[in-house]
Amino acid sequence: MIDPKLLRQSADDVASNLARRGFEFDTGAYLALEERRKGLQVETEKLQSERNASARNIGKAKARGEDIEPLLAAVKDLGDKLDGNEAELAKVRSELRDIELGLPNLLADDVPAGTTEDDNTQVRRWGEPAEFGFEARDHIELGESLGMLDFESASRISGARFTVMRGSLARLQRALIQFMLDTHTSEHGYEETYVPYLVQSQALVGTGQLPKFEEDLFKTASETPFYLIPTAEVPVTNLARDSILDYSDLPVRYVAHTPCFRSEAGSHGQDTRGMIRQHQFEKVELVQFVEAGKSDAALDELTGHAEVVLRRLELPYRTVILCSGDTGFGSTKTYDIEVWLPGQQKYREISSCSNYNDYQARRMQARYRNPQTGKPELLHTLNGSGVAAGRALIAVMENYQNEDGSIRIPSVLQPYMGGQEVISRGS
RNA sequence: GGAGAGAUGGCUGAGUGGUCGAAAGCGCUCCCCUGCUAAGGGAGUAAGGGUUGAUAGCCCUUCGAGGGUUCGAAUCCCUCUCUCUCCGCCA
Repeated sequence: MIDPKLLRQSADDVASNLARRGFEFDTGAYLALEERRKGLQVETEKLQSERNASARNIGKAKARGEDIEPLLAAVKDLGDKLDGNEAELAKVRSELRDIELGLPNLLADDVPAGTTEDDNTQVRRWGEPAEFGFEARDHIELGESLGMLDFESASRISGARFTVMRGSLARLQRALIQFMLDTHTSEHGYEETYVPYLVQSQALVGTGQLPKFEEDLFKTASETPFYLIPTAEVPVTNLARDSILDYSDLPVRYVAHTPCFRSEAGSHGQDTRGMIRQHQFEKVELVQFVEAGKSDAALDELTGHAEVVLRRLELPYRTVILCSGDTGFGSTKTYDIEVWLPGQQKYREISSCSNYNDYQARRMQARYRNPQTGKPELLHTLNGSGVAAGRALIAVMENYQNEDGSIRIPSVLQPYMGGQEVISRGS
C-alpha cells in the first residue's frame, strides 16, 4: 500500500509514477472520496467527543445523587446521529481502502522504461553456454528416456501441469534444495524457517496477492477458506505482521523451502510441455526485513545470494532488471535471474528478487523501533527466489547432459547424493 | 471428538458498568546521588488514526475478533477464533 498521506498530498506525482507501469490512477475520484472522508471523520469524531463528555457528566451527576433525567434527554438524539455518521464513514473508508489496496507500488527511479519483458535490460552475465558436440536435448526428453520423469502418471493423477519424478532425479531435486538451504543459512546469514503452506486471506492481502490476484491462487472449499501459498514469501513475510521488531535484530534474514501452488490462469498455451510451468513446484525463498533506507543495498545483496547458488552449480546465467511495465504489482524494483537452458537455447527465469520498500509492511503493520526517535517505523521487506528448485533441476539436467542421455551431477551436489557422480538409466 | 480454564500494554499481572488507555512489578530511557564489575532516589515509557506548517497542542479508536445492551463497557449478553489442562484419537 502506498502511504495514504502521500496519496492525498501528491496524488499527481503518484499517478505519473504509476503511469510508468501503464497503470491509470484516477486521482480525481480518489481525492473526491478523500474529501468526503475528511469531512465525515471530523464530524464523527466531534460527535464521539460530545458523547464521551456527556457520558462523563452523567456519571458524575449520578455519583452526586442528582437527577440525571434532564441530562439523558439532552443526549437522546446524539446516539442515532452518531450511528449514522459512523456507518457512512466506515463505508467511505472501505471504499478508499479498496482503491488503496488496488494500487501497485511506486517504482524506483532507476527502473528502466518499457512495457513488456522484451524491454528488460541485462545488468550482468556469468558463465558461457557450453558447446555440446551433439544436439542438446531438453529436460523432457532426458528425463523420460532415463525413466525418471513421468508426465503420464502425473496427468493420470492430477491432470496437466504436474510432474512425477523417480529415483535419482527425485533425489537430485532434494539435493538441490538441501544445498541451497545450507548455503544460505551457513554462508549468507539466513535463518531457516518452516511455515504453513495453507494461509488465510489476510496473509495474502498483507503481501499483495489479494485482493487483486485471487484467480492465480488455489483456494480450499472449507468454511473459512484457506489458500495454498503461491510462494513462501507469503507466510514468511507475514512473520513480521502486526509486530514491532527490535532494531538490534535487523536485518532479519529468513530462508524457507516450500512447495508453491499456482493456478496459472491466463497462461494457457505457455510452456505446456515439461516442468517449466507447473501448478506445484519447489522453491527456496529468501526474505529480508531491513530498516527504511537500507533496502536498496539489501536488494543487491539478496540478488547476489541467489546468484551464488548458480555459480556454485556452474550454471550460466544473466541478471536483468525488469522494466517499468514488467515489474510486479507490489515491487518497487525487481531483478530476475535467468539461467541458460540448452534444450531451449534460451535464458529462462529461475529467480526473481524484489524490493517492496514499505508497501507490504504498511499492509501488514510490520514495524521496527527507530532507536533515534523511539517510535515504530515501517520495515522494508524484500524477497527473492534462492532459487526455484524445479527450474534449477531442469537447468542441471540440460547443462550437464552427456551424449548418451546420462546426466553428470554437479560436484557441489554430490555429497547430497551419497557420492553419486552420474545419473544414468537405472541409477 | 468430550470436559474445564483462559485471552489486558515489551513481559508478568490487577481490574467485573462511570475521569480505566488501564494498578503494581519487571524491562527500557533520561536525570540525580554514589565513584566503581553493586545499590539507592526522581521522572518518563502502548499502538493506530484525525486535525495542523508541526515528531506542539487538541481529539478519536483500540483491553483476542465481530455483533448487541447502555447516556456510558476491559467489565453485562451473543457468536466466532485462538491458547492451556485433562480424557479420547492420531502421523
